[in-house]
Amino acid sequence: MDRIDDKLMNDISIGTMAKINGISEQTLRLYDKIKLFQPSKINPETGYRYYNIKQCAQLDMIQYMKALGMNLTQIRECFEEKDLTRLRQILELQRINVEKQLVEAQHAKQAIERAIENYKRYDAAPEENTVVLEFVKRRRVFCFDTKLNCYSYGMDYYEHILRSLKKNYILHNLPISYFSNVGSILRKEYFEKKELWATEVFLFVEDDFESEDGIEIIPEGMFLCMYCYGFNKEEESLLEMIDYISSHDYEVTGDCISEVLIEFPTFSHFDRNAFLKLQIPVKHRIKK
Amino acid sequence: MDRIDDKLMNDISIGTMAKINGISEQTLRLYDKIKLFQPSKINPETGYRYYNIKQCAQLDMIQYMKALGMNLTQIRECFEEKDLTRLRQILELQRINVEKQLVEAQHAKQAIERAIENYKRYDAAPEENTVVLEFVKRRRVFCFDTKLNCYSYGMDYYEHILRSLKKNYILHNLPISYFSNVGSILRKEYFEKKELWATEVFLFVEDDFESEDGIEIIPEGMFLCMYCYGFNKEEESLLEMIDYISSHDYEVTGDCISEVLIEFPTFSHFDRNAFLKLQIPVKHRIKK
DNA sequence: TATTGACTTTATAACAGCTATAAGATTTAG
DNA sequence: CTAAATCTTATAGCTGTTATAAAGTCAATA
Repeated sequence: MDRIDDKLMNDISIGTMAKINGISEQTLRLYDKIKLFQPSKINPETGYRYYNIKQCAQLDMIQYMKALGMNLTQIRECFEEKDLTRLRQILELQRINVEKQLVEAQHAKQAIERAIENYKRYDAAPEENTVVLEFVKRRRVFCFDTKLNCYSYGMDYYEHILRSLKKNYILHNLPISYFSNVGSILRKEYFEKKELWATEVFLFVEDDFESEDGIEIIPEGMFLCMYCYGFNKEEESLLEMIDYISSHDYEVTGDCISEVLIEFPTFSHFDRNAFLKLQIPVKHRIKK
Repeated sequence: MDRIDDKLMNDISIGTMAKINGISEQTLRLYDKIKLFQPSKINPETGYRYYNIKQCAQLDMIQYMKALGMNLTQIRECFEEKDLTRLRQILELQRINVEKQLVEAQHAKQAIERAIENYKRYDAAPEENTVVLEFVKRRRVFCFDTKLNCYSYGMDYYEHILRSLKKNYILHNLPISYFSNVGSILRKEYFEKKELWATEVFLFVEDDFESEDGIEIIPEGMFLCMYCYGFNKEEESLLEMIDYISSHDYEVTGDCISEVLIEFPTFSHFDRNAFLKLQIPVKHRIKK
């Protein structure tokens, strides 16, 4: 109790004021300097700042307004206004801002979890050049036709294809984090003819992403999959899979997709290096 | 097509590189300076930076890692490491960070919506000194006994009570935004004896807030309410309500609470000024 | 060839909201 | 009276850009 009585004496020093409000002394000095919150008196000889216990109300208000996402200038504006209109205006603006931040945070969370998930898949992946049959759930992709064939002209061309995709998703306000998990579609009609012709690239998107065009569903089902390290092995692996399918009596039921599970940042500064998953939806050919 | 062929020439200038990657030139210069991402060659005479199309892979990676919430130093660290361990470490750290940010964003959103809601209630509030009967839904509060009576010693004492509450909620890691919507409890036994004795203050908390102690539920039901402007009128209003209750044949069914709907930041720099809602749960006394 | 105009270079400062440091003055406790 | 704690100002640092200015370079046209 005596501590309270002790503190009840007005003229609170900056250190005490800082302590009882959970704020640093430097911050109080800063607030003084920018005229946001100033001590009730200053000893003119020593320059020492002294606060009054009643000023805590304003400091609470500042901290509260900060928590609503307002910046110090906005807060000062509110104090300078003589009524609540400015505060209420800013609150409405903040509502929109905070909503946006929330969505961003959700995207970041999804992206991180997807990344961690993919690294686990990488750890657990079967050996290269083995074909495995996997059940894969329904996926949703945002598709974009670059009109350029991924499988020609080499990596430089592929870079430019990716640049188109990037420009396109920036247009669509897609969060950049989607960009890690790209892929390309090799349509059934070309794949069956052993023609490596794919002009469409895509990003996996969550169910809550909406767009007027470009959204496509990859239905769930059994996929023949092959994991491969690096784009340079992709064509070779695809041709192997074509052989595998015909020699094992499978029938292709849809488009073949090539998914980038992971891009490696470190291994090479001058080339894209990735861990890919080639996927072909199949069913067993019925024996006659 | 010819634009692509044109760009395919290597030696991409900084402006072009910036454009095709949706980044500013200044940022590219900064990345060069901090050795995060450097041009593939520099003309030693003019100092002009030239990039290679293949470097886009690394820039994509940087933007992706930024989107995961990593800072530039962490990103550089990942590139310097020769394997993926550091990246995966940071991903795990980021998962926790982003989760925290998400929760914060949710709190901020709730707080803003609560604030806007309260201002609307303020607009629509009945006149001062009128008693109205309202149905109020179940609420959840985080309670804290300050051992000091709110209704004695005046506002300075009340400030110190609030300081204890603030210290306490900082201990409990409550988001500061809850602090706007505080209240005090005047227990039924004292209220009925017309004794203004309240030592407990509280914050309204959402259902997802957990704590070992101090959580209390205010059940839904009919409340006699009175709105009042400023703490100085609180006691007077409470006494009026006591009279009202006995003269209108009501029976008090629980604790009386005094809720701060809004604190006004602007009106006075040296006093807490608020819009209060006094609430007493009641039922009609059964006539014998 | 000269002259545009677009592009590049560097250096420097600003932003926001603190945090950290140093060198010196003042207060308080023992 | 001394030592420790607390206070003062001034300055710089943090992060990730963005903006500015003054000067040099490049490519295309007149």
